[in-house]
Amino acid sequence: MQTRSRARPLPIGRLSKTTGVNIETIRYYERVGLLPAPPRSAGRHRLYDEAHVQRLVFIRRSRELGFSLDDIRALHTLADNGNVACSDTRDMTLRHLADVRGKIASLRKLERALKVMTDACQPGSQRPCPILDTLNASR
Amino acid sequence: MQTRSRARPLPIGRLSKTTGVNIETIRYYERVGLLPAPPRSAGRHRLYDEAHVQRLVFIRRSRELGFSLDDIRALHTLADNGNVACSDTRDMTLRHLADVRGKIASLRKLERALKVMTDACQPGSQRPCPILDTLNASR
DNA sequence: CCTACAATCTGTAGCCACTACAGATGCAAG
DNA sequence: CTTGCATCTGTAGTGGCTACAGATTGTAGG
Repeated sequence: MQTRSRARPLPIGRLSKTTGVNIETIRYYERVGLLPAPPRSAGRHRLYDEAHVQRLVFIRRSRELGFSLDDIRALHTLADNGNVACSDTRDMTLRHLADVRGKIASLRKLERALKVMTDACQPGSQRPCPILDTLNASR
Repeated sequence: MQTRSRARPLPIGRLSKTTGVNIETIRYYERVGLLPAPPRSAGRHRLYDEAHVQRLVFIRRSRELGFSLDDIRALHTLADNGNVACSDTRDMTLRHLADVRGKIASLRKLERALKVMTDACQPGSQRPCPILDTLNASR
C-alpha cells in the first residue's frame, strides 16, 4: 500500500498545501477539537502524519457539502465506531439535504422578488423608484 | 392623510410589535447607525414616531430580501437624496440578484451531491457506508 | 558555525447580524 | 404607594473562520 517506507511527518504548511486547508483554519480545527492535536517537534512545531491528512480531507469534503462542524464531529464518531448499518449517516445526510432544499426554496423566492423589482425599474422610466417603493411597502 | 391628530410616540416594545423587529435588534440597528437615535423620555426610554416605523419597515423588508446592512445604508442614502433615475438602486439590486443566483447554483450542486450519497446509501445494503466513503475520497 | 530568512508559534481581536443575558432603573395601573 | 412589567446599559456569545503582532524555530547558503 505504501510506496515509501514511512512517510516523514509534515509541518503545518505542508499539510495546508496537501489538503487545501488554510493554516489558520487547521489550528482552529485543533482548538475546537475537530482535528486531533499532533505530536510536536522539539521546538513545538506541529508534525502531522497520513492519518491527519485523511481526517482533514474528510473535514474539507464535509464542509464543501455544507455540513456544520458539529455534524462533522458526529460523522467522525460514527466513522470511528465502524458504523455498521450506516442509518445514522444516512439520516444526518437526509436532514442536511432537506435543509439545503429549504434554503434553495427561500432563495428562489428572493430571486423572484428581486427580479420583479429590477424589471419594474427600467432606467429613466419612472419615479419614484419602484424598488424603493417596494421596500417601503409593509407587505 | 392622517386620521388622528398627531400619533403619540411609541416606546420600543410597541415599535417592536408594530414592525415585527426584535427589541434587541432595534437597539442594535441604532448602535450601528442604521436607525436614527430617537428622542428619549425623562427616564431615558426611547420614544419613536411614524418616521421611525417607516424606516424600520424599510430595513426589515430589505433584510428579508437578503440585503446586507451596508447595502441598506446605501439604499437609505439613495432614498434620502431623492434618487432621480434610480439607476443606482437598480444596479445594487441586480448585483444582489446575481449573488442570490450564484448561491442557488452552488446549493443545487450540493443538493445533487447529497442526493447521490443518500441514494447510494440504502439501509442495510452496503458496507462500508458509501457516505463516509465519499467524504474520505479526496475528490 | 553563522547568518539570513522563511516557517511556525501563541494569543487576541475582528467579521456579520444578531441574540441573550445581568443588574439597574422607569413607568403606569390599581 | 406598591406591584410588576417595560426598558435601560453593557457585555458576551453564536459559527466558522481570518488577520494580525510579536516571539521563536527551522533550514539553506556561505
